Amino acid sequence: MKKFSPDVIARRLASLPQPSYAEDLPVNARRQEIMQALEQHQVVIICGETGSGKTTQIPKICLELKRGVHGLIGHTQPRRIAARTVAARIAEELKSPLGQTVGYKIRFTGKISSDSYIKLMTDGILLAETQVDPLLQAYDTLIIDEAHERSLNIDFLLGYLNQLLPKRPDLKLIVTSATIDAQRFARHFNNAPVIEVTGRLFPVEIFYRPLTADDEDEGDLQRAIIHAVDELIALGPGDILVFLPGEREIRETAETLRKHHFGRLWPGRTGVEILPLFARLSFAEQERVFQPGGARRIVLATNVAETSLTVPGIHYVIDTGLARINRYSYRNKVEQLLVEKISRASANQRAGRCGRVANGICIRLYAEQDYHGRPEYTDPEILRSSLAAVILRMKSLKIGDVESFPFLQSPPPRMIADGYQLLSELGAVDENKQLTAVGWRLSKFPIDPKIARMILAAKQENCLREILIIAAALSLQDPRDRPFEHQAAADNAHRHFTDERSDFLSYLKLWDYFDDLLKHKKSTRKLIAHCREHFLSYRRLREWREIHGQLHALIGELGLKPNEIPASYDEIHRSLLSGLLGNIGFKTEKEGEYAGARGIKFAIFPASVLKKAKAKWVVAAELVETSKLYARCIARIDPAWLEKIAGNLCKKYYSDPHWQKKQAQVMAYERVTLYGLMIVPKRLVYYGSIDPEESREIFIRSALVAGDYHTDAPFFQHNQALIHNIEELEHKARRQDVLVDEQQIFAFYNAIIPHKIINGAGFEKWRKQAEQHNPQVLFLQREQLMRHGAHDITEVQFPENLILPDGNQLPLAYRFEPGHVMDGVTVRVPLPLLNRLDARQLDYLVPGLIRDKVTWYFKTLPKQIRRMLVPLPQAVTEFLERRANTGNSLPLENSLAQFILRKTTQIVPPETWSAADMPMHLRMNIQVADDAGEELAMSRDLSALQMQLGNAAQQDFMKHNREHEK
DNA sequence: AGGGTTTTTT
Repeated sequence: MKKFSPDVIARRLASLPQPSYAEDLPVNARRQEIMQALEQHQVVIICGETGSGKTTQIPKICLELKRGVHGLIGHTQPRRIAARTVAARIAEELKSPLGQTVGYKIRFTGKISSDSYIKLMTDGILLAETQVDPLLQAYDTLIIDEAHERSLNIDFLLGYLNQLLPKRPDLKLIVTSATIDAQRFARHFNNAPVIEVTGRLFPVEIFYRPLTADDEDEGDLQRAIIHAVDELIALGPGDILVFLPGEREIRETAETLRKHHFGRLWPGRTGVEILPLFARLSFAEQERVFQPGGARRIVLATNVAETSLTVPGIHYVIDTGLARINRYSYRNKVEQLLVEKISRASANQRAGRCGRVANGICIRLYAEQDYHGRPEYTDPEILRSSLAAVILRMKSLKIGDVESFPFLQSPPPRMIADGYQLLSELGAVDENKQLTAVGWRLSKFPIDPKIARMILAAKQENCLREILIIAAALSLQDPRDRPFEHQAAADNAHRHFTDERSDFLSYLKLWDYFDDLLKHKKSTRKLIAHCREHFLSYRRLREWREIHGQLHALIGELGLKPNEIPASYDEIHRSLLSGLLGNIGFKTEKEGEYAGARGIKFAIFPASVLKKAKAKWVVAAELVETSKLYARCIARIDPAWLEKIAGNLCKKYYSDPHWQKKQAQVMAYERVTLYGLMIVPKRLVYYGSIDPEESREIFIRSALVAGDYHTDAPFFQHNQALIHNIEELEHKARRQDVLVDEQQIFAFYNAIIPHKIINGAGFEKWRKQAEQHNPQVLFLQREQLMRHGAHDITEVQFPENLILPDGNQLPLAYRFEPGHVMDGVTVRVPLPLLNRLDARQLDYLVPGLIRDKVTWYFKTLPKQIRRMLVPLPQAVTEFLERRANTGNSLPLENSLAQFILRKTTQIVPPETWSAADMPMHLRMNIQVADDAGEELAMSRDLSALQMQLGNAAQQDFMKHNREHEK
């Protein structure tokens, strides 16, 4: 921004307006003092109650000091309407058409010329101008009005100006404030002088009428209001303003009052008019408050009437002492809108509302003690807000750290940290808290960064047209009206715009509807009437289009164009999610409850189309805690979208890493969560890239050590055969200490195979190279695998085959696994040969096991016989030797009985030994197989098998013979 | 089965 050139300054000086003053305004009594202070100080604080005339007179005083020549006198107001009306008033007092000497600028509109000296604007506009004019060179004087309201904009501006003033010694600053919190502002600006201006308020008498302490419920409040109204009506005529926390209380009170009989107390009048007043009310309904009729009026208002709107002609105030206050909970990342006790400053402001026309009376529905126990001031907005937007703006203005920024009151570090966290989740700042490319672009948008983020995402998803409409809608109050006398009718009218999947899409339908209305409109009057009939706010619809137009222009500057092909549901909602990831929810078991980010639980707002839909996954435009934590403006989403959109915000957990032979890779199950919500429960993934070290170990253990691997590599066949061979020995010997443990085999491979090998493919590649140098590099040696020699395990002791008397050989299998059906020795016999088996031969098992078997027989003898055989091992040897020498065609038990009789003269009764008591592995297991090698039956009882399968065996045997004959 | 204040922005 360029300063004025010398000739322009000269011209401005020459035509400087000469203000005149209405001397009855209190502020003008202090004119000289103010002028003197302004000449001597860079900053002056002026405080005075409403009615002092400071807002309109101070700019004129500045003109008299020849301010406004080198730059404009910038004068800010918290609200747009105020900026415009104040501009009009000052213009009138200076006898200049609006836009000439005095101009104004608010969002979307303004009226100002190069000849203007005074510029009224909202504080938001001045703040926005810092982006293009960081030194605010356009101004030589600034008036920050209503600073006591302590909005986010005001606090930010005052911090910014604190930094700016040393760089602009020529700039004068006036801060005005209503209440006596002036000292805080003075301290903030290096002990600037404070000039107090008396207000022109009439005295207000305060009565305290606390609710009865034993029963502080809703009904009690209603009763108290009625009593207060009765009390005031009895005092004399005059309108009453009742401050209530919200719309619901207003409605209840309105009903209570309508049912109440005022007539007796107040005869001869036309009655009582009850007027609700809150910001969401339609324009027409609000208008009623400003057009007094004949009846006595009771206005039931929220906080709008405390600062934003001045209800005329109020003589009495009833103050419930309550308000809904917006607070951001950084812990849950949601806004709270809970009913709180108002501060003393707020209570005084409310009381002051009845001292504007005459002496007033204010009844407080709480105790005086309660009043004195309350905090002096309402917490400024900056201590109650999410700081993401503030931080983003500060970063884009490059004005240093948030932590050291000269705020009037600095937000606590955890709130600042939370702001950074949200920005980081939006991708606006990096790990060094510096703005990213995305952050820079977000800062260009005059909307919430979350909403701006959707617009950036919409470019990728090709749905800018739709998202611009939705983003604009989310940046203002819902254009749909729902007056409480006509709720059902309004809902009915709005049903026309619903989409059963998503509340966001209603905005698109409503947009098209209004667009159509505009195209076919006959007159604005008719259009407004049509909107009212259909429960739509014409003003908000227009505002919507204005914001949309602004966003549209902005994306044009960024070189983006809206899509011409309509976007899909998925594209639109994926874009929305980019800004709203923290607002996702998953339906819980509990009726109507959703689990949200970071363990929060929320309910769907009743007006949503998804209220009853039981959608599994949803996203909400906002989460606000009122009577419950409610999600408003909801859509169904597909959780499969989330992972890609959330990127690094997702947390991944792995379980059960395992070898997969077919792919020759280690795989694991992946679980993905976002803010603690499980978005992918169980997914099979390649584990090699996730934990290469563990994967390598699993590969070696499973594929190479355990042999679960498919390869024709000679080393593998060799090593497997070797291990198998030694395992066989263990089965035969019925002991497990022959093969070295797996850890040693693992250690062997681990030492040879390079670190980077983590799967089959990598291994084979390496192996082929390694084997060129040494073909046997991976060969295990027998000695490496055996813990001891196992010399007693010979072919004679544990033969591979059972040789039948006719020369047939039947394979034997050994197993050491007590309890297993095949524990011990198993002979495998083809069905045709089953009848050839002789129990007497099977009794003797194999040489390596017969000693154990005979020992068992001896040990289970009755005591008096057993005693005579001691020492048993010697007796066993003797029996086995004798049998080997003589041969024996008797069954084993008979042979034993004979041996015992001879040796001890004792007769062993036939029932002494029961096969059922014998350890299984001491009886030969017989497995019968059919032609195809499939098992037909298995048992240790030969006679039972032969009984069961004997006939079949016989036939099979005959058939075989016949076939041989052919 | 059930409802929320207010304001502002290149």
